[in-house]
Amino acid sequence: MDDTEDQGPADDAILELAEQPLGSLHRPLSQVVADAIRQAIVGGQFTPGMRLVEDRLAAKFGVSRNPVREAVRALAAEGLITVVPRHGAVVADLSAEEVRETVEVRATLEGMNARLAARHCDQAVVRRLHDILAAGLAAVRSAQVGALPVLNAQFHDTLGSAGRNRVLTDLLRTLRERTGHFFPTGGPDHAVKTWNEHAEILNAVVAGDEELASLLAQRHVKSAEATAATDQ
Amino acid sequence: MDDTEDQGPADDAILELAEQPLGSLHRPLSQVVADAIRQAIVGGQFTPGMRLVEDRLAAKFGVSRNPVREAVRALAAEGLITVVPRHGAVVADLSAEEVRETVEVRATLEGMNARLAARHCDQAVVRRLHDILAAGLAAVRSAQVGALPVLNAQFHDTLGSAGRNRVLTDLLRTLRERTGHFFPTGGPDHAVKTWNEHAEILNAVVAGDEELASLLAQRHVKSAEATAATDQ
DNA sequence: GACGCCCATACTGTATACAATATACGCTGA
DNA sequence: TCAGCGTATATTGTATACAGTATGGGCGTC
Repeated sequence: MDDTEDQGPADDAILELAEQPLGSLHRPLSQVVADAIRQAIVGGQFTPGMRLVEDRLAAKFGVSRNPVREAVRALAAEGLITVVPRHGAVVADLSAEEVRETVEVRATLEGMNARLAARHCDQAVVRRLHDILAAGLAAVRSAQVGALPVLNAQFHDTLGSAGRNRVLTDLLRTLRERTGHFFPTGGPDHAVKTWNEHAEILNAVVAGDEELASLLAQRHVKSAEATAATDQ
Repeated sequence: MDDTEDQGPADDAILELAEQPLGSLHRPLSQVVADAIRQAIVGGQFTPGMRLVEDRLAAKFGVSRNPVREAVRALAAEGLITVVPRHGAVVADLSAEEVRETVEVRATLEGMNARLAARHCDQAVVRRLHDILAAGLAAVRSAQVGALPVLNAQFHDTLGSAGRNRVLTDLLRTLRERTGHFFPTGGPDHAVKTWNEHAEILNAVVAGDEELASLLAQRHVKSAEATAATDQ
């Protein structure tokens, strides 16, 4: 009976190790490099328009050009980098119009996702969302602005998973990354607004109110854009 | 006066040649290969689950593995191919659930696009849509099923450009490709339904009725899925 | 001094070579 | 006969080398 499920503690540890396949943790260099570049872009170290020369990146990361090339191409597919044939790659520098279009699509999809989240309302996820929300509101009150970007990302990621549509989740993640580093992190008043909106969205989701959740999520995206635009 | 604009016919021809930059037409091998593989997949020559071995593709296209690798990775980013590290690439073989999720997203975005098209209603584009629609309806009546897939793609592409949101247009194109080859091209009755729906959508767009256009476009996507599902 | 040409340089595109890893087959021993 | 092991083979991952193409600066000419 417990032959398959529950064995001795020692065996358990071994099994646990085996069930987390080590192989899947060994990511190819191209992915490691891609993550590093992605972090550098969203973290603001690589600024829009900056050239990405394969040789230099390869030297910087201590790898050959090939993994770097693959990483650059992958990030280009995500929209974080622009590659011009025979000229090279630069960190994507979107025009105001392109940012607007991206935000427009993102707003629609965030709305859709909130609607799905309200429909498939899951207790465990809701609990996690409440925790993140509480942490966010606490950080806002104590003016711990440093923790806010991480909490914000966590809230949106978790809400994304609540919609139970992986295609949508993936799309939203890349769309968020594409425009994220164009908006400077707003001031404290902006943070208050953001987290109040988060609270309202979560309320609507918990209440199972699809229409309201969708509407609030859409507005949330658009208001963030408007705030950032006026801030600049 | 006519030094810059209108010169003799011979010079005109030269200018015309120069203004269509030849350089931008010279696509890298990786893109050419990617197009070839894409065509093979959507055309049904490469079937879902089929392995894509770099060496063989390289030999088949008469290039080295490098461009093939890039092409495969690019198509993986589009969702047409699945790459498992150290195992290789296969033509994407989506589960019923994944197809459903993709179609769900696509329906929402097609709805959004139709809404935008109704808003930005452009005479020239509307004329082209009418032309394509007429050709489609004619093909349906004369049972020229061979021409329908092309006309269908044209209709959706043109409608996509009518929305004037390139981010959305690009997303929709890849989403269409992702699921397209999973649905067998339906019978004549299905074609009649499809093109009647096209007509209704176009009517709503021309009338500037955003709500109706959006609703009809969403239903169009979902009904196509349902038909294909029952056909199978 | 300004224009155009040519060459040096830098970088990307493509090919080839080698290393690391997965898969399949056959072999041995019970 | 079959399980387990080990090797052979196939394939991907990474590195290096060379070719093709853009870019900028120096030089000569007018």
